[in-house]
Amino acid sequence: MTRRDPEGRRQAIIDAAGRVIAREGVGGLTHRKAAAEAGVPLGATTYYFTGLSELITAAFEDTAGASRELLAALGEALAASADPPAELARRTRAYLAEPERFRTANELYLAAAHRPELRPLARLWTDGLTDVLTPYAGAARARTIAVFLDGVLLRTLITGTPPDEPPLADALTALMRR
Amino acid sequence: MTRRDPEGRRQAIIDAAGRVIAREGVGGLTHRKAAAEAGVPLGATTYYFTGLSELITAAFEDTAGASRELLAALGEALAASADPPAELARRTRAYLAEPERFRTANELYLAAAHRPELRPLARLWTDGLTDVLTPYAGAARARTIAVFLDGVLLRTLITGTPPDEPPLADALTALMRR
DNA sequence: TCCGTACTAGTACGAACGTACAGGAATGCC
DNA sequence: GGCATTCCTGTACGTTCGTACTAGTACGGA
Repeated sequence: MTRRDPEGRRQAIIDAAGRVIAREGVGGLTHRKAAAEAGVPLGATTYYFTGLSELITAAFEDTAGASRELLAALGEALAASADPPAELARRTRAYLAEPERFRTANELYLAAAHRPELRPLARLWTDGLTDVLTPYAGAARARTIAVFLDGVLLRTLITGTPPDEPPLADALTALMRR
Repeated sequence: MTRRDPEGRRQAIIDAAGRVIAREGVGGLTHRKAAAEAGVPLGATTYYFTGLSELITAAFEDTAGASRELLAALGEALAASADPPAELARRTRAYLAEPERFRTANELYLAAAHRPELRPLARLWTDGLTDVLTPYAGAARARTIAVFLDGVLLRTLITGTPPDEPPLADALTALMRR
């Protein structure tokens, strides 16, 4: 690690930014905090990222990979399940019950409300989720369910408590029924 | 207005804070911006509000009154309507189509995700909406619909576009059916 | 081996911030 | 009229921030 490793350094800064965002929110991210968290001098963060919003965008892009995997796993699980709404409810709850693991992605998604430059990235999640749900509910209802899950996310962030599974399954069943 | 009017001055600062929040978000609110917007010296904002979070809380409390009126109007409209889900969809869309009018309340509601001290105030809206919906959907489904409407709000803030009414009415009808 | 390029690190600057405070002005009470 | 209280205002302090910049260091191709 003593060798020069620009790529690894850049990634280390992005990872550090993600941890800071998880801890203090997007608004709490600064060049200095990211640098301290990554264990690099302040100059390094401004060298690799022209402005702060570029670092935020990079952190968001970094979560997109994890989101894609999550959606792929969800798609497979739904296909294999005899009761897709219940399976979706189960996985949604599991997702939201691990705040520390997905907090970065959630914070960034929420931040898109204030930062138009993050909107295209937010759409990646939004549209991906809709696509996964379409086979089970049709395109229109799939969009609706994705909106509903946005609400579940927001409510979880506001109350600090993940949703109960039964009402979740009930709602998803109602929305998936054609 | 040349007379001394502490009460009015305090209220003027709160109103100014609301406008700043609507324009730049809760994170963009500072003592100085609120003072400039209200046309009072910086010292005035620190005289009436010990800390910044106290000013934010006051601004949020100020929107609670408007929210109560909105919920009361919604309750009456639903009671008088032959098609409550459609009526709810219509009013939800109308609400979200006026971003400048409700932006302050929405920003503050969203900010509760990061500021635990705002959570009790957020619950006022959440619980009030659930109560209004309970007669038409039962307690459990009313909670679910309130969560769904949170999602509609978040999605509107992220995309910058209010929802279409037909899919909204479709979703609400499905969720209200017992 | 040399040299241009890419990287590193520390520092500096101006701006904005929260907050405190000291002193002046108006008000209400006796 | 005198006085305590409340209200008002301007300024100052210390902190943190984004960003820029300079000088130095490792690397990789000629």
